Amino acid sequence: MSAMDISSARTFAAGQTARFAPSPTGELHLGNARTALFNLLLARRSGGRFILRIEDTDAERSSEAHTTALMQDLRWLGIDWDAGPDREDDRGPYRQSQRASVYAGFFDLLERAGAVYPCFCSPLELEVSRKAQLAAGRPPRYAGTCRHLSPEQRAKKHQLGAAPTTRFRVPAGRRIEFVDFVHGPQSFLSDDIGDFVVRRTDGSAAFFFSNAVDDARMGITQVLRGEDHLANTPRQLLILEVLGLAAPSYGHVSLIVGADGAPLSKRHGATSVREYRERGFTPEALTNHLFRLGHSTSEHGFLSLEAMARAFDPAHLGRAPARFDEQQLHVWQKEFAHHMPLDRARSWLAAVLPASADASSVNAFITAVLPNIVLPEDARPWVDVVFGGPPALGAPEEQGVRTAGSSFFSAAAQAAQRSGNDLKAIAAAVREATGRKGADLYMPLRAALTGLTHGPELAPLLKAMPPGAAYERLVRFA
RNA sequence: GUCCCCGUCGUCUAGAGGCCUAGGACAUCGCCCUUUCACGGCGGUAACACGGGUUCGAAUCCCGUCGGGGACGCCA
Repeated sequence: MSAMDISSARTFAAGQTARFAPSPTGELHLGNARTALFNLLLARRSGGRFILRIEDTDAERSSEAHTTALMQDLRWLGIDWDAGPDREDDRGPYRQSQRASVYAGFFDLLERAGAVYPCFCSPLELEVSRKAQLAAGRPPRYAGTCRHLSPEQRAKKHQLGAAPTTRFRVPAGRRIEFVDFVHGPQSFLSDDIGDFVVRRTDGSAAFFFSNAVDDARMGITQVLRGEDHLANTPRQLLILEVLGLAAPSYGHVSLIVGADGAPLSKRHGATSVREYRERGFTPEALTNHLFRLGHSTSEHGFLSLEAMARAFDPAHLGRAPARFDEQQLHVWQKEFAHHMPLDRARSWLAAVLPASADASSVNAFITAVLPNIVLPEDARPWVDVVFGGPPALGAPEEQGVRTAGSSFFSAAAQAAQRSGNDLKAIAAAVREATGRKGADLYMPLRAALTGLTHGPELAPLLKAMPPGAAYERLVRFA
């Protein structure tokens, strides 16, 4: 083999293709966001491709608005795709609702192979059958009513106007095995699987079928998805086998649960990416937290998506459900907020920043306040303190100020009149006039200037205030 | 009901029979630093769900119990 052969072979083999395949029936959920992130990282770490496919075969529940929102949320997180609904290539289209012609060919193949049959059972009949089986203590599987219909019987049903679904004929007595790249070797018995629907009465493709066909046709090599799909994987393997399509490598991550171990739901609080965004969490904080949920890494500290891609290891994906702990997310959010570049902080805080203030005092404000806040809301009280009028004092602050006495504040006010909002000059003057130092010196100043006994560093805070603010606030107690 | 997955500090986890008197990170607590808070530094508390095996030796392997979750849809 020549050198050129080797390099071209490597180019061809390099990179796994992963995908995220949401159905646009609601907001981007934290669990799905994590799945999307992991798949992106899976692709990137190997220099491969990441694909977004919209699974909108259920016309009833899917909507264009959700598709748009989904893509926005993904991009907001920094998750972008090499191919997708707005980035088509020859493997597309990337919306299942536009792939009917692709599916038609494979339905033909299934029919010719005798692997499917029309099922005329009504939803009601199926429901009754399921309930009866459950009541009898048996697994609620398709009873096989239409499996052995003769051609004549089928023709008759058709004539009666019944639109059939298409069911996959699950072979008897088979063992279906595969190696899950998260859980290891898996083995299922086909006898435990009932015949399932691959095509609905309206002719649309159902999940097991469309999902498996698309993965194969789009060249997906790794399917990393939620554990809720684990027990369904054998069905997809069966379909792929009849179709003669190569199966991807499957891995199933455990689901994200709430603090109480129950499936994450509304009652646990915010569960969608959008909600966190609206509360002011940054995508960096969210992805860093998600990266470590059900996944372990020896890397500490904040990671960019590029660094995550290098550090991501599917072998370190958890098999046990991971609890979503908002406190941990807060830690990442705080970490990021405290190191945020000024420009970024300006847009992050835009909603709480005063519109009237000039650029330099806004910058001074941000510099002063950023190390003390986690979310934009936390800055709001300080906007009032800095840009509002002289703040009212609470009882303990009032007490501290009174104890310091009026000579303390007349020295302070005079210094402020001379030097402006300069803490150093003010403190020096008071120290000289009263002999106070340390907390005795600074706490009364802090109380008089901010109305509070805690908060961001005083000197920068003072710098952000309008000219004359220090004098105005101090002279009140002189 | 049947099948499947899972159970290590508060949380995320390391752990592939001896390296484990179970490691790390975050949280928490204490001390130091400090004009408050925060940051930072140092130190502490804290876990193998339970019961049986197998083995010289088990968090790791086997069986069972308990607990949680998933699948069994014309949802994905």
